[in-house]
Amino acid sequence: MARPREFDADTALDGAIGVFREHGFEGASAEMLVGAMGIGRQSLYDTFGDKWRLYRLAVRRYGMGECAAHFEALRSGVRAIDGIDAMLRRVVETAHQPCLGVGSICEFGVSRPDLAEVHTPLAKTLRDAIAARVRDAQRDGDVAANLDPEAASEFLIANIAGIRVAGRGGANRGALTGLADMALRALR
Amino acid sequence: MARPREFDADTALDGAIGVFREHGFEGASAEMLVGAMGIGRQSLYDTFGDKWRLYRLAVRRYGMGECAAHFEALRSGVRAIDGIDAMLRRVVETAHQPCLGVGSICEFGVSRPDLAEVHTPLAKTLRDAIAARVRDAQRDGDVAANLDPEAASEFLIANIAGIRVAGRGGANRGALTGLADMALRALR
DNA sequence: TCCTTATTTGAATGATCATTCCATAATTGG
DNA sequence: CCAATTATGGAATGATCATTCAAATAAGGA
Repeated sequence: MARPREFDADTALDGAIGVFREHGFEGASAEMLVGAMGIGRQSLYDTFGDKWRLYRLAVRRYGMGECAAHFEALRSGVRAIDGIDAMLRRVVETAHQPCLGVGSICEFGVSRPDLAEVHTPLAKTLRDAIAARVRDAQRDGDVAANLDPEAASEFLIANIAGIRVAGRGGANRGALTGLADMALRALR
Repeated sequence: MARPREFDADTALDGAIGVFREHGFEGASAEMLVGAMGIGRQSLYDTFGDKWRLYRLAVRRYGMGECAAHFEALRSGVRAIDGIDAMLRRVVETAHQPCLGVGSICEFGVSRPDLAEVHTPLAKTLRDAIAARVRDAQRDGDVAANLDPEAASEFLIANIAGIRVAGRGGANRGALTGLADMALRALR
């Protein structure tokens, strides 16, 4: 029939993610995006619409990837507490890179409904998954039984954000490890 | 000799702070700034130089105000732990407003030396003040003696950032209070 | 070969950007 | 009143912005 698509849309999206997490939405220019995505300018607009739509798609893809990584870490340990620990350790190890989730929350808050539509379901699935693992850890006796698993989950997510802000602010690995240690300590 | 200045530079700066904390540096236009600062465009450039210099001045003033508020809260309680508690409660109560400190870290990280020059001393004085109060609380027996006060201080600052990111993301008062409770719990 | 679609690039569009020039008015002290 | 300084706002500057148009090339299947 016709010429097939050459580039992979998700690969191009990964390039956009790299630009947006470093410079935010307002700080990213179409030129930067085209350069990092490895496609022509017109292909960008044909495939992804405008810059704002591209941003939302980037945030969604980034968020799904982050959630998948969190889930895998949560499942990794034999005991649930080890999975929670592994999740925080992974955050520490990647905290030198800016987080697009935290960045988009800081840049826009909940002021854009079509962006909140991207955030909300991701946040909910992550919160539920962590809460479930906290419950497992409570059954194992590794987390205090009197803790509300939902509150503990929100606390862990807030600490993930805190670790990432600290990393973005230049904190070294040791300091970030200390933050993860303290967060786990609150669960005991 | 000549006509005295009519507007107060710090008052005008407060207007700029309001714009920058809501929209960030890149998202703030000169028009928005002029409107919020209540001065003419030319006065803005005469008094504060360019937009980037104005931003750094705004971050510095905001940071000094926040530090002062933290210090006052820290001193407020009879026992040191009550001061730490009060500090976190104040953060919870103000977390519906975006934080310019967190915002500027997320937007620029440590990539701009002249912005880092603003952040670094503020972060250090805050960290030292909180660490000192943690030591007091350890003497009172309200904080575990085996904790490193510096690490505990960094943990509290990271949790302040986490609470503010959560608030920016739409979390309600109850959820934010839960975060503060959990953070304090880690000190026991 | 022809048709269709994909892709790229140059050029143009119109908006908005930060910033400066300039003319004017206002307010002080001498 | 004069001189000096501050403030304001319109107009212009030149850059950059996101986005679109248009033309050219490329790559498949029929």
